Amino acid sequence: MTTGRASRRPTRQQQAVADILGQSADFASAQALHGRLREAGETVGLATVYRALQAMADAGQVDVLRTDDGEAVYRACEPGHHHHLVCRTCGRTVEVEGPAVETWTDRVAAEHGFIDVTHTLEIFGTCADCARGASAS
Amino acid sequence: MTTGRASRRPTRQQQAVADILGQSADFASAQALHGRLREAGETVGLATVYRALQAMADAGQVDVLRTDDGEAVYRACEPGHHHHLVCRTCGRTVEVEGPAVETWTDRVAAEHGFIDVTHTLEIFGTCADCARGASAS
DNA sequence: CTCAGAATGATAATCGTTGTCAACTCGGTG
DNA sequence: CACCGAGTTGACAACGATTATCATTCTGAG
Repeated sequence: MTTGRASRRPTRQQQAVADILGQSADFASAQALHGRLREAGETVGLATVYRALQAMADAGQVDVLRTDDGEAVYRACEPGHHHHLVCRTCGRTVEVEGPAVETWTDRVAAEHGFIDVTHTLEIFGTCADCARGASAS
Repeated sequence: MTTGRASRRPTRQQQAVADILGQSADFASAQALHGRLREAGETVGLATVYRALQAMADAGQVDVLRTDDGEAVYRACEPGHHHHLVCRTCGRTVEVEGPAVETWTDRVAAEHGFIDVTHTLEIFGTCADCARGASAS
């Protein structure tokens, strides 16, 4: 059978989006990424940025989460399941793993008769630098 | 001393929103709640529903979370910190507690020097009823 | 080189949510 | 009880993020 690759035909624009994502260590919104691409001289339409991000999200190549005000933010992440520890001041992001959490969610879900279980877990806080230098000029 | 009550002046509309929330066992969007109020014969403006929900959310009287497509959904919940196990088919919601998870997130955050930590955790799955009857035409 | 189909991009459309502002209500006062 | 000031309401406009549309362009294969 055909390989599982649901990837679209490779194009310069998709490559550009993937590159910009790879350069950023933190989560960024689709519009922010689009803006950065324009600054970098890349000519990519906003709609294309959205499509590329969706495609990569579907393929599991990027993580997506929603800010409190409902905006979607994206980030290129290590493959595999993990969670994020995000500084709410500077946006710094740390990927964390928690086998215990995975086990716990599965067990709780099973206890209630749920199957085909997934979960989302994000941790927000203030990182050491921001806590210390919050008053920095 | 002035109580911490940031609550607004009590009105019929706010009561109506609180009531409708109390009757629903599952998460519902602001617009869905507004629709239900109209069906119930209550005359409440959509903007007022949003304001009432925000006020209750600020007061910690309701839980808010975002669906995958960014829509905010609300539910009247037990006070205190807890998480949700939601059936992605029928929407049934179970409140769950996980002291172990709380501990884990705090520890992980501390290890990375983060302070003032909060977290969000939601579990999605298919409940027993939906799993069984999923093949229904 | 040429073709078919997929991808792009500018724009319009959609949807949820928030802001605006005149009219209204509440609760207390004289 | 009538009145008052401030907080609320509600209809509608405004807004921002995302998605759909559709003619044009590009990719890879033959």
